[in-house]
Amino acid sequence: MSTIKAGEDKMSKKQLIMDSALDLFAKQGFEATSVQQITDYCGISKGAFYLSFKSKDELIIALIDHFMEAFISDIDYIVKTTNNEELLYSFYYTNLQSFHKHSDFGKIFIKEQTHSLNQDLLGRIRYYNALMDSTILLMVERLYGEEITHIKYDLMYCIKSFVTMYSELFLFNNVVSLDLDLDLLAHSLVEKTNLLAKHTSIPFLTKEIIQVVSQTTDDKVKREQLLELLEQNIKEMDEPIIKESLILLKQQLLNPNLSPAIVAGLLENIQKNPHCKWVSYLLRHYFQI
Amino acid sequence: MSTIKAGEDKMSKKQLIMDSALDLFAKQGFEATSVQQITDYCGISKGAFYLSFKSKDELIIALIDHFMEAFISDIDYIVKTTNNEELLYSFYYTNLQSFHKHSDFGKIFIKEQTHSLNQDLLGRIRYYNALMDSTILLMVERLYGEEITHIKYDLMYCIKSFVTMYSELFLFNNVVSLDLDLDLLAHSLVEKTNLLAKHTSIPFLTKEIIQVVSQTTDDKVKREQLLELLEQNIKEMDEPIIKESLILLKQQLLNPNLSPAIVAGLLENIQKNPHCKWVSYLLRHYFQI
DNA sequence: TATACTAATGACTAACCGGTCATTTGTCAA
DNA sequence: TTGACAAATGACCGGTTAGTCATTAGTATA
Repeated sequence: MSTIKAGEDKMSKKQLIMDSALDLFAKQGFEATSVQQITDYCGISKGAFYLSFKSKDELIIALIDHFMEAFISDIDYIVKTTNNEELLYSFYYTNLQSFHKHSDFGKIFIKEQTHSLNQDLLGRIRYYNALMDSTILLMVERLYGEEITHIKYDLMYCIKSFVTMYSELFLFNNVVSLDLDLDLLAHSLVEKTNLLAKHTSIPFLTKEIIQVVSQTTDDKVKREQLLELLEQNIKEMDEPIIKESLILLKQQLLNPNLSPAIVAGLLENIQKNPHCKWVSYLLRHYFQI
Repeated sequence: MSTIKAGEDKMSKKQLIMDSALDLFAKQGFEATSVQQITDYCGISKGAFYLSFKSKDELIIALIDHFMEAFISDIDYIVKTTNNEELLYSFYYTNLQSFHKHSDFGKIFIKEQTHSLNQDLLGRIRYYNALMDSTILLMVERLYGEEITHIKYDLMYCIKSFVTMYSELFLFNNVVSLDLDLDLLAHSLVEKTNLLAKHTSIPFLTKEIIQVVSQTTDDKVKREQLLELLEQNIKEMDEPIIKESLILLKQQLLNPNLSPAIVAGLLENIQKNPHCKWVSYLLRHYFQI
């Protein structure tokens, strides 16, 4: 089957380009890295690059999507499934671990956050940030309940600050040389967060301010988009159990008749597969779980 | 005096360029702004630009120096002169106020922090960051004394995080539209900081990590450089009292025979003048006050 | 007015950029 | 071996950049 093989080749070439670009963007920044540099780096021609990506912008958006989808669905899954005693620690540890493991991407994401001029890309970054915000907010509400309602936005922002700033610490200063103890760091951030949650009395951030910042990109996941994504995942999936789970979830989307427990179980099944994390996250949101 | 007038003209032209560049860099970023754009913006020719600055890089370094010198000497003065009850509030309020007032510069500084490739510029930014770190550390030690020694680096980093993240909030999202209450924000950050200082028990940051990060740019201010800077300030100063204070301080540098109280008073005199803040800061450090 | 000198100009250079496309190379089935 | 088709190439295009420099404009003195 030449078409499939061609498809595979193209896929791996796309991956090759993305890997090289990740390296170079992290070192030099997106704008400072030329397409020529990328193609030299992975030993292909400039023309070949444009067979895989329509533009340089499409490449970085693909990178952002690739990592943020995995990142956010992981964190969201943790927030929604971990018991309260371990939740905060798991949240911090996973976050720090992700940034540490994918430090090249972390550098790119943080850099483009403040620097990018590309409106498409900026919108995408804001979108993922907003998703992360709402996940953290959900966690805060679960952890501390009603009595911290008046300071929940400040708490959310402090949590975000902690993750961002301590990540920057080891992203932009090769603290990698010192072996850093992420377990200890997570514990110390848990302590700080609990302190702030229990004793803070002066709120600053209001719903209004957060709304201005988050821009409320009202993005109800459209059923059609979800179906399309499911279809694609089904096509590319080899493992039979996960494939069947995906098919059943697709049917549930078209004609809801499965019990909540079954749907939850099917989502559990697919969550484990790296290629299904994102669709799992979107389905959780669609089914309001 | 044609030479002096020429000098003045050049100065004001330099200032004109810096003002225009500040605007454009904040909006578009340093690399995305061309020299042509800057010169068009302030109605001069491209050649004229290179009469004032040797390169585009020299321009942004001049901007960073200009603002960071004022910024750091202000904060350092506050930390060294304010009584403990008001200190933390003053620190936060002044910091936030500075970022708010000079939001254009704030944007540039934060952007270049993570993005810049220019090694000179990056070194300069790290240098000012290290100065700020040591000032915050001094404040922490003054405020909370010996008993927080084990967590002082974490506390310093949290304070820095608070300032940075809450400043970014109103720098990059035009929260200016909502009238933001910096007094309230400062109070809320004071509360958070005190909470962390009094109850944190798990340290993460160690002296070693901070040293790696700060790169310990061992920058004993050289007496000759200080004399040169003093000389320059004396030449440009009009106000007689400040001018005399500068002259006396210069003599003290060459031949120390004034009492500490007199030196302190002279430093008070010059601190008030915007053009002497930096030399005042450097002298305080040189005299170990 | 003539002279001398500095300030200011903008056309120009050399380099680099993202993106295109006519051409070549490689790989199949017939 | 041939023919057909897709994959890959890199010279090339139009555009932008930082920085230069021969030339001109402006001004103060003699």
